[in-house]
Amino acid sequence: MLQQARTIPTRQVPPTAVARQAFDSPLDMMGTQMRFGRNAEVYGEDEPAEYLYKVISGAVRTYKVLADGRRQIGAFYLPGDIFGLEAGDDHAFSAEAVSDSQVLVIKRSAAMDMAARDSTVARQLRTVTGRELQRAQEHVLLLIKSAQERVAGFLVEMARRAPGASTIQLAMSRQDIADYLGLTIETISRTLTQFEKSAAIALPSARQIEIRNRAALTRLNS
Amino acid sequence: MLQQARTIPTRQVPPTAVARQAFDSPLDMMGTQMRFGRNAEVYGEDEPAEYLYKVISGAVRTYKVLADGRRQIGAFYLPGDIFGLEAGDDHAFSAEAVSDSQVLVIKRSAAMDMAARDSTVARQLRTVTGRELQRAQEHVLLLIKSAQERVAGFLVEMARRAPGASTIQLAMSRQDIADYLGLTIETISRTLTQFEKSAAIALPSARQIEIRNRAALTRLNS
DNA sequence: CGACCATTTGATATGGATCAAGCGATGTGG
DNA sequence: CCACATCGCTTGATCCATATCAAATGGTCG
Repeated sequence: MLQQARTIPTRQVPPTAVARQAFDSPLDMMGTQMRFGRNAEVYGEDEPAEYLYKVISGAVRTYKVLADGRRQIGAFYLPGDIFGLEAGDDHAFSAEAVSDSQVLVIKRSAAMDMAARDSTVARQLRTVTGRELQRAQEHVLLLIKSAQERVAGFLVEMARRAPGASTIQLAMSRQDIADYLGLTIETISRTLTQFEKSAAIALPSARQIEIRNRAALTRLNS
Repeated sequence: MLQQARTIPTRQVPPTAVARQAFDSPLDMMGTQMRFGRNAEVYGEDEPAEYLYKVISGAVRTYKVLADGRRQIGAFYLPGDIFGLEAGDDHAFSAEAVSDSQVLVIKRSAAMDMAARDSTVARQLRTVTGRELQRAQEHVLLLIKSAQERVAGFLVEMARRAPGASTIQLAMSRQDIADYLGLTIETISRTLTQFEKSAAIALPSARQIEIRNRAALTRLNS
């Protein structure tokens, strides 16, 4: 499952129509918008964490590849999410665009400077790290569960994070989901068809999932 | 009485000095020392996170119990470790003493106030949260691996965190380890005997594990 | 239309769970 | 000081959920 050759990210001067709703913090004013093609690398593991990133459109995954080639996805970031803020000086994971994405790139040092002066920004950065921690802890809880529970949990999480619509638009492949949940694509696929047969979801197409019985999914997600 | 078994005269220090070495931060001056008996609750999930805690002696586990009774241990905290610092206002996990433990209890609001005035303390608190995040991320990576790899990873982690000695003194039971690694006690036990047979470790007693071939364990921990 | 890739579906294998029993250390009451 | 209960751990036999191997199907783009 080799990644396709990395495309060179094209730096763009802030274009005309920017997703205005994404600019909701003083931090955002310091960012430069960049475009990353599908599977393009945003940063690599062990690179110095010089920037933070905010997804404007598209989706980004962070991941690690273990010695034997297994890939573990740490998280998916959707529009509005901030990522790349690390505990140490270097990135612990690599980051790639799941699909074509617009990303706001903010210099870390500048963000830190601003945080030192503006306690609102400082609080925001703490909140981001805190959410990241919560996310990782919930991920741990997911990974000890059965395949059904993991997939149900994933769907519920995606439904919660996606804009209101009852049909989830998945940016990521079955392989991405499998690598996030510690399962195989076959198990993901089988579990989804099973949910479909039990009428908990509908699958108009592979990347569209309609939640028909959220209670059933939440119950599974014990 | 646990530690009484092994006596290394040159390394022995009076109890007062042992306690003192844990007081290495301005934060510690604000703490009150408390004793928790084996299995005593330090705090419960969903309680307001009014305090932070620092282990002086003994060991503490944080955990969640899922709806169906499964217990997931989030982390073990050993002497010197700080825990109970949460992202939100409430504790996400419960905390219990694994064995009789001395714990320094520090008022959260006081710690925050001090952080606002002393940037060293602020940095220290950020570092603690950051380490917590790293730990959770590593925990995720552990949970997708095979039983052998998880157990090996656990042993290597414990060896790293424990004071120099080549023999690890485990404060926790097989059930604790199982609930940390998402395995059963039987699998923990079988895997340890397997490691013993392959001469990677020695098991003088159930709670003492001597690492005989760290390279072999690290290799497993791919 | 044809090639390619992602996804689904089917058949079989296997690692770890479960069920069950034995064992050794520790503590307790007689 | 011994007999016995208890508890944590180990070991054995069997089962089952998910992985693995394999092939068919479907969707997308030249």
